[in-house]
Amino acid sequence: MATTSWTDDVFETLRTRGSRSGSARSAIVELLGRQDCCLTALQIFDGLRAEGKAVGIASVYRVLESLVELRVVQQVAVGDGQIRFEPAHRSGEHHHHVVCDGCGKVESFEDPNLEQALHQVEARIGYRVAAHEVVLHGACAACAD
Amino acid sequence: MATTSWTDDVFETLRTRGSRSGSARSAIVELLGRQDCCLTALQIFDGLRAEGKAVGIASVYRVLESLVELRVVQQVAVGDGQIRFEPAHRSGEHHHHVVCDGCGKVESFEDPNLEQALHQVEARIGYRVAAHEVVLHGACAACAD
DNA sequence: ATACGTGCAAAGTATTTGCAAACGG
DNA sequence: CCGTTTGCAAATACTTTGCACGTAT
Repeated sequence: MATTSWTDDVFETLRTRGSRSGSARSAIVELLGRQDCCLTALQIFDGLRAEGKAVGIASVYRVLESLVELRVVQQVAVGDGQIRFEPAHRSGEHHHHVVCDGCGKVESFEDPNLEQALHQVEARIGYRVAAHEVVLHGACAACAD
Repeated sequence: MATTSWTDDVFETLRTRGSRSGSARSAIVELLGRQDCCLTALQIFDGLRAEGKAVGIASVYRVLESLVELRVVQQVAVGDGQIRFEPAHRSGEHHHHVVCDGCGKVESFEDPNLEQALHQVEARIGYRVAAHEVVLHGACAACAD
């Protein structure tokens, strides 16, 4: 299906917008494109270090901020005081998160039925809703006694 | 319906658990009991100051942590990097949050249909789900142009 | 050449921890 | 009295900002 990857989409969007291509941003976009779930800014920073790309932490935050503004990256708050980031795919394709309060693991899930219920809510409250986010908290199979 | 208020419930729970009653915790529980929506730790701190109860910020965090552990207070993350807290009522009574990305306002809403969809999801994923949280992001009536 | 992008370091904000004094039972 | 609770201050964690330099166009 994906004739164009998220990564390519983002580079295209940036080019269209007239942004210059910098090394920090390229590295971050490429790393994010390889992820299937959300990462904290520090995880991204460490991940880049691990592959030898020593970008500054400030650049990580600045790049993420700009990508959020372009709506190609979505912020996720799971309640541990850190903000996480993940690719926002153009299609309605969309997932939510379940957090293990025991080990801190974050996983994702999808549910069309839930999406539908969310859309109904969004239609009736007096907000122009731009995004939504569902977080389940509990114990994963390993942490549940 | 509420023959006992949340505040009383909490004091009762604390007593049962053998906790001593301290001034900081009492003040925090009472303030929370008067709220209808979530507050940050700092908002609670300032609120207490405003009414002349000068508790230490450390106590605010420690008390909130213990109340979360007792499951009488629920944490809410709306994505601005701060953790919010609100009373967790025994009954299934339960609300979710909508955040205005323009002015930062946080409001609450309820939707039985959404709750049902959530329960269905919770039943099918391999987690023992203890809590769930839905956050909508968008522009409120005032901030939407 | 000239902005934009980046990295470093410093500042800012939120939260946690160590410890001694205050206090309830 | 004894141990929990509290407040202060210091420490930590995460994020933002200021500024000078590098670099793509």
